[in-house]
Amino acid sequence: MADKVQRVRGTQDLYGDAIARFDHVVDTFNRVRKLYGFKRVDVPVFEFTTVFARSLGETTDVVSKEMYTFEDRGGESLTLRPEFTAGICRAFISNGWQQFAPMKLAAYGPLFRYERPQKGRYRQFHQLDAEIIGAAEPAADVELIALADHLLAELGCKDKVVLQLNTLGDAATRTAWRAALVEHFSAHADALSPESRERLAKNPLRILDSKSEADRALVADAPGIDAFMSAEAGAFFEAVQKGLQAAGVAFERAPALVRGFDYYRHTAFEFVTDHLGAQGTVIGGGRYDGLIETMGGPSTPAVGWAGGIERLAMLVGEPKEEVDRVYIVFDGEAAAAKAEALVARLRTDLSKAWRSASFLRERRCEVEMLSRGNAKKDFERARERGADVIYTVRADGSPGWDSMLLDEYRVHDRTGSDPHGTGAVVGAVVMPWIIGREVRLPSASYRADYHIRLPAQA
RNA sequence: GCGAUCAUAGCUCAAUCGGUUAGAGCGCCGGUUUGUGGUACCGGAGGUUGCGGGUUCGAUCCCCGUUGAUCGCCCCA
Repeated sequence: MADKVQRVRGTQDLYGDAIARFDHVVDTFNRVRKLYGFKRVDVPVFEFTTVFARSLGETTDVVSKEMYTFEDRGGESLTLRPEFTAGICRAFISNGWQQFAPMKLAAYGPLFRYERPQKGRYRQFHQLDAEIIGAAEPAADVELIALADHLLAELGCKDKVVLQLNTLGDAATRTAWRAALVEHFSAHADALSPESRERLAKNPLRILDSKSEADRALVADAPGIDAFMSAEAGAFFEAVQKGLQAAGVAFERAPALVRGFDYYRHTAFEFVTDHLGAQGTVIGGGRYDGLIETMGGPSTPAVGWAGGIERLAMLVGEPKEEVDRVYIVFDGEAAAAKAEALVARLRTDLSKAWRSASFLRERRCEVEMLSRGNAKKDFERARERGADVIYTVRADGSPGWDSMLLDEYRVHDRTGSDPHGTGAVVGAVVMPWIIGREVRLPSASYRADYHIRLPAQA
């Protein structure tokens, strides 16, 4: 078994379209979080086990059976991070970051949970993470949620997702409500589904969003949180809702929404979708005012959320490619050196053009050379790989690359007068930048604004 | 941790009721034709049918086990 050449269960090898979508999500996150002033933070992939065990709650599933925990050679118990918040809070405490509070932080990277894999669920998965640490006011919750909402809008998947919002009240509210729920469900324990009987002991709030038919009726007349809500907690939640309305963030109240980790207080929210099978939550988070103090730090209020990159990537579909591809095909040894020189020249010219021409910034251009020896095959390959323009370099006998003959093919240009349609020769070019002529940069659209003047050779 | 379905070439899939040498497309390699066409032709390599055991004259096919994948429960992003 040890010599099996195979992936560990629940991990992924990302390539091509899959990684393109992944990157698109991360790039969009980075772009949007800057708009809100969230600074990047990066924390270790593993921590002392206690960092997660104490913060998440000993009885949560993640801690009790899903952590990748191991002993290092020094005998320390370490754990691969199953979430971001605990590690970031630990960093906050370790480095005395309270001097910078309030902090708006953004992170992303791999997380690890030993779970049975299924659609949108992996053992090594990736999250985006946003936290506001050291801000007690409801405006922080609003800003944080607005960031998530904005991200989803930029990713173009807002129509597939709804924001569910709830409050868990402050510590006193939550404790009283929880006690009432335990009392209510205990009285009807025999009518409860087996899963919910489990939950009664471990996490009674969870019974509220049970999918079991048997539990529905009991859940329906379970006590609601509002009866236990303290005046402060009620006002806080009210302010959050008002703020979201003002910010134009649509949401719906979800009284049964309860988050998995013990540290949540007040605001709890999830962006959910029905496009992902059993994994409905795309972004989830809430306020965790007591956590940092519990972990041994200064009393510090905080809110945060995490979003599953894989799940978001599955929602966004194909990111449109803004790539122009130039392929250089050549025939024979004599043309090889010329082709090399042409590739190098095009790449440097393009990188200069990129810096100065702002209208090009949104696009990319790739220049590649094909040299498999069979010009015919190379030509076909270039087309298959999505070439927009193909130059063939002719071996004309002259030694200098600055006098080489090129045939230019524009793969997508159907409007040309060429009788053969696209893919045929559009024009033979003799090092146009030498004589100062304008050369069109390859572009799928061929608008005039993509014409640039390549600098003459020095 | 529990349940269901599945596993055949690099990829996507065939293979009759359990029956002869397990096929096709794509991809890969080589070649032909054309200084180059949105789609040509010829040939080649590539298989322990996931793995192990059983039933049978004979197993890709039936049974058991195992590993993995997918989907669901649980939980979560």
